[in-house]
Amino acid sequence: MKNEIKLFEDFLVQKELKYTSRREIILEIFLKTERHMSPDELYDLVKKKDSGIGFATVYRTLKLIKEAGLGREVDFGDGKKRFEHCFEHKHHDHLICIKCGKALEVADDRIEKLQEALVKRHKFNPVHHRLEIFGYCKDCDKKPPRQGGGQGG
Amino acid sequence: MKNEIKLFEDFLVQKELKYTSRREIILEIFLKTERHMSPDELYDLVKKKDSGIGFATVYRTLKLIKEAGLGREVDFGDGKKRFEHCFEHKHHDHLICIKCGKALEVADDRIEKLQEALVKRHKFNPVHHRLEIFGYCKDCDKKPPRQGGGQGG
DNA sequence: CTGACTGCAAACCCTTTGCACTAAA
DNA sequence: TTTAGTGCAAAGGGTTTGCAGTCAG
Repeated sequence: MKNEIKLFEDFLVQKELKYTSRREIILEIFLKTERHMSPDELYDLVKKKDSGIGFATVYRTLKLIKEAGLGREVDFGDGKKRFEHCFEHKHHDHLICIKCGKALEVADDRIEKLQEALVKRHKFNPVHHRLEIFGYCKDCDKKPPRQGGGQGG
Repeated sequence: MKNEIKLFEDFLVQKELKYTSRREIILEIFLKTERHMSPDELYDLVKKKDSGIGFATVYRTLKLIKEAGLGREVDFGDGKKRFEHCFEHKHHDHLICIKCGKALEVADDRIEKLQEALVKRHKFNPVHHRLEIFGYCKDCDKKPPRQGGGQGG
């Protein structure tokens, strides 16, 4: 993790920005938390270490972290931004439980390969992609909510 | 399309709701427009037919359309809701151009199959999923913006 | 008639921004 | 000292909701 922190510092220096203690706290907590966090969740965690930090700083720092390539934005369809760090994580897809909200990270090389072929067929130049599968995780699947037998697809 | 309109009417009747002319106008325009529309785009189109329709009605009707299974929500990461209709459309993925914003619909059975296997391996019970690939479409790829050679991964 | 539908505008939620003060370099 | 960083609160942008009038059944 030291590595990532150094990387962030270099990133800031290069952009003639400053490496402050608040940015460090936010980055550290962001990196060490293995969860897909919304800004307010990160804010709550960060407040425990430095109660003076404001919401705006969390947002602004998250933006910098993203620019530095240490985090990426994910979207779980709940109307908020969510972020995951790229520290010790390669590209992966998500299985998102619509009951408990947890997101499992999964990877499948064969799917990636087929995606590459797919974009090639369409002469599309990909920059990034995301695959998200929504449903019930194995814990929640034991008792899925049933109302009218609703069936999606 | 007549079929879908009938389906919507039945859906409303079954829920003891009313089939109104405004709902009909909104549904018709939604179905006949082959684009991924945000509520405000649909609102603009709908206003041309019935200038008295309000924003709220568009939102509320879109929600009903979704419930009726005639539309689904998609997310192109631009901070707004977007909808596509399910009329004469099977499941598909999206290639979204980050320059011009157009979304190409694509389908690949082998990817779908691998996804099924993937969730099975994780004992995950899928309800729906989405695959979105962001990048440059073949028209925009001729002159992609280059700044610092940014590389996502 | 009854109860759902509607437009309007205000409320909401999350995110961003302007300002005056603070802290890196 | 110089310039960026910061908290606060207000502003923004998109979406939802409460209300009183309207309309379908």
